[in-house]
Formats: sequence, C-alpha cells, structure tokens
Amino acid sequence: MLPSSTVENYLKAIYLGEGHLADDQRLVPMGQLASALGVAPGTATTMVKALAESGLVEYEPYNGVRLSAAGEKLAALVLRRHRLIELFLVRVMGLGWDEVHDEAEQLEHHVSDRLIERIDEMLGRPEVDPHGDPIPKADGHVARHEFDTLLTCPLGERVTVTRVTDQEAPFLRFIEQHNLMPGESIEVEARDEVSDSVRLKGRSDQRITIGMRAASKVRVSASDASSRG
Amino acid sequence: MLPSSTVENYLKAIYLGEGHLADDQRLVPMGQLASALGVAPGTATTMVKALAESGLVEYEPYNGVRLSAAGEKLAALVLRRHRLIELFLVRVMGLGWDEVHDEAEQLEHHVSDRLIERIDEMLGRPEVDPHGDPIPKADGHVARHEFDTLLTCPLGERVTVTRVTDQEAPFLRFIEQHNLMPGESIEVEARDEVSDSVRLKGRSDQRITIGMRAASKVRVSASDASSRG
DNA sequence: TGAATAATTTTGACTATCCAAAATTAAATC
DNA sequence: GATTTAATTTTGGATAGTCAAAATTATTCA
Repeated sequence: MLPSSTVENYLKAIYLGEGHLADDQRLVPMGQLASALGVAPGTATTMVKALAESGLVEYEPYNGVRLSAAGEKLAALVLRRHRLIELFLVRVMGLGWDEVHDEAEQLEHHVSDRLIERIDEMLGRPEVDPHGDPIPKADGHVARHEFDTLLTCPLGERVTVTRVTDQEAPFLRFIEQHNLMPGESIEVEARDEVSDSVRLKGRSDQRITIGMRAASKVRVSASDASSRG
Repeated sequence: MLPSSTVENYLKAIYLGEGHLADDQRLVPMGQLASALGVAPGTATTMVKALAESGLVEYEPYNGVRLSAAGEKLAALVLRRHRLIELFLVRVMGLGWDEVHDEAEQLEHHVSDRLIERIDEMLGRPEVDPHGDPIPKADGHVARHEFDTLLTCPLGERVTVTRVTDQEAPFLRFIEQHNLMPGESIEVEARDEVSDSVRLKGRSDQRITIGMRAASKVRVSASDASSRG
C-alpha cells in the first residue's frame, strides 16, 4: 500500500510541527496539527489513530502525536520531493521563489521516483531548496543543523541568511525586496523589546527595521570570516 | 467546483473513445468506457449518470454516453496538459518517449495553468506530442486532421509517419528501433491478407515486415513531394 | 479545590468512489 | 417469434476522508 496524498500530508505536517520542539518532548498537539492541515480537530484525531494503527506514528491521547521511524522516513521523502520540485521550478522553469510553494504542494504527491531522480541529477544534487531548507537524501536522511534567527543571533556581527521559515508569498516578496534571501550577508544592529523591533544593516549598508515576529522567521548562521577575504 | 481527477479521467476516456467513431453516432458504450478506465461496469454507469447531472455529458441509457460541449472542452484541456507534459518530459527532462505516458497520466491532474503555460512557452507552443497526437490549444480547440494508416495508405508511395496510436512501451520501443517514429518517411511496398502482413521500406531502404494489426496503429500522411527537393 | 475554560475525543452523518452480484433490457440466434 | 446470450443497470455494501456538535478530559485560576 503506498500512502495516499492525505497520509503524506499528515506525516509532513507532523514532521514540520515537530521541528519547533525539543528532541525529547516532541509531541505535536492535535489542535496544531488540525489547523496546519486545515481540517476539524475531530478529523485529525480520527486520522491520527488510523496512522498509529499502521505504525507510522505514535499517538498519546490528549497529549499529541509523534512520528515513528517509518513515518519519519516517509515524511522526509515527501519533503525531499517538495523541495526538489520547488528548486526545479525556480531554477529550470523560471518561476518566482514566492510562487512555487503551492505548485510543489500538489506535485509532491504525484511525481515518480524516476522523475525525482532526474530532477535531482539535473540540479546537481542540491543541498538546500530556494528557502534555504535542507533537502533530505533519497534514503530519508536529513542534514539537520539548527541556526540562530535574527532574534537570537549576536548583535553587531556579520551573519548569513540560511533559511526563511515562512512560506507566505507576501512575506517572501518582502524578504526578496529587502535583500534578505538565503545567502545574503547581514548584521543585526539593535533590538528593542519595547518597540518590538529589530534593526538590520543589509547589503551595501542598507538599513531596515522589522518586527520581532518577522525577525524570528529569518534563520542565519555566523558568516565565516576566513571565507570572505 | 473544479473537477476531480476521477471526473477528468472519465471525460478523457469518453473523448478518446469517441475518437474511433463517426461524427453523428458517436456514443461510447458503457462496457468500453468501464474497461478503458479499469472499473466495474456498474461503477461507470453510476458515474456517468452523475456527470450527466452536472451537464458534462449526454447519457442515453443502454446506448452509451457522449460529451457535451462543456465536457468536450474540459477533456481537451486535460489532453492538452497530458500531451504538453509528455513532450516536456521527453524534450527537457530527457526521458524516453516510451516511459512518459504513465508519468503524464498522474501529473495531468495536478499541474497549475500557470505551469502549463510556462511549459507550452518553453517548448515553443508545439502542435503535436511525442506520439504525433495533436496538442489542444488553451481555449480547448483541437486541430483534428485524420490520416491514413499503414494499412490503408497507397502502396509504393512515400508517406510520413504522423502518429503512433498505441501507447504500450514494448510497442513504442519496437517502433523506435525500426525507425518508424513520427516524422520518419517510409513506403508501403506490399500487403498480404493471407499472411496478415505489411512490408515496409524505411529509412535508407531498410526493409521490415509487420503484422496488419501493428500496421493499423501507425498513422501516416502523404509526404509532400515539393518539400523534399 | 472547585468552577470556568480550553483542548480533545466521540458520535452521527455525509460525499465520492468503488465492487460484486442480482435484475433488467437489448441483441442475436434458431 | 421464442429463447439464449450479452450488455447494462440496480441494489446493497465497502472505504477514505470529511464536518458539526455533543461529550469528555485537562488545565487554569481564583
């Protein structure tokens, strides 16, 4: 039995939901799962119980759900397809990075392994997708390295944007217009709790101030000084 | 309500089923439809009645079903997606023309108009797919021109292969190996009812003898003498 | 700790799609 | 024209996925 689109979507949502959490207590609550999938809470409960039956998740009533080893591998493969398709649409088809998410959301369930392999090959076995998210390998292995966000990284130090963890088109366009895409080198000049804002110095010392909520959606890593002459 | 994959498949099957028939009495019988879709006869009946409810087909109990104007347009658009995807997979992704059918069968239901437009553009608004079948326009209009087959075309006259009307991979590989793909120029030297065979002279006077059943699956048009010096 | 609130699960019901087998209708044959 | 055969439709039932609303459990807060 190969999993239906619905099952793949549930696994993916649980996988991404777990992302926020610590390694030990990584139970995704039903409410969060239901709203991530846009279904009623009861629907999520029913479905998750079925997933638990088939061994793809572990379900703790009233507590939440977490992926089993099998479920995690499947979720990673869905994400692999999603991210390879996104990158393909941007690099080969010339679509904008803010408009490929929905398309990939559909295609990820219907592309054969054969075609995905072809895409992977054509793109040169890439490590990350257009949002900077890592692309799982064909065996389901993911290079998980966690970074600071603009909210937590050191002040006054050059950092490189690695991921943008919000896939909404308007946000992505904002990011693009202000040169905050993955790969850009920037610096956090100041943060202010009171005004809920973060001031950035971007490319060619361009200044922008953004809200803390937005800042938390931009992941960065320390720019390696040695690699920049 | 946009149509489900199932509805699209029914419409496409009826469209293709009508292809064999004359313009007036073009009713596809239920049995044929059911077996084309791989469902039980009763299932096809039920579904067709529902399609008739929504105005996509005209249903005559015990006689068969034909597409309405709306249904025909929808079917043409599904076919457009299918054929553009096939051509894309061959030309851009480098897949074999005998392995793209199944992939396209899946993707045709899940690709956005936006992406199809991109593909169409990238391929230079092509007229035909890798099997020589015409690609409907975005408005649903199809250039329908019927040709002879190797079974009916004049003997001893140069003809050009235009379509191969059997999508089975083994057959397509056979066609490819013997240089009988769309575009190739060939000549029927002889036909023999008794031995059920057709003798062909192909590229660089290569000879092959094929069965009449196979010959009927290769459509051709008269090679235009003026265009070949 | 006990009531108010929030999250979760259960229940009953619905839609789309499918099948198997019985019943019916049409077609073919004698 | 009556009967056999073939095609089609009906019937009863199954599965996957969904919702709304009632019932339950957990949590919060006074």
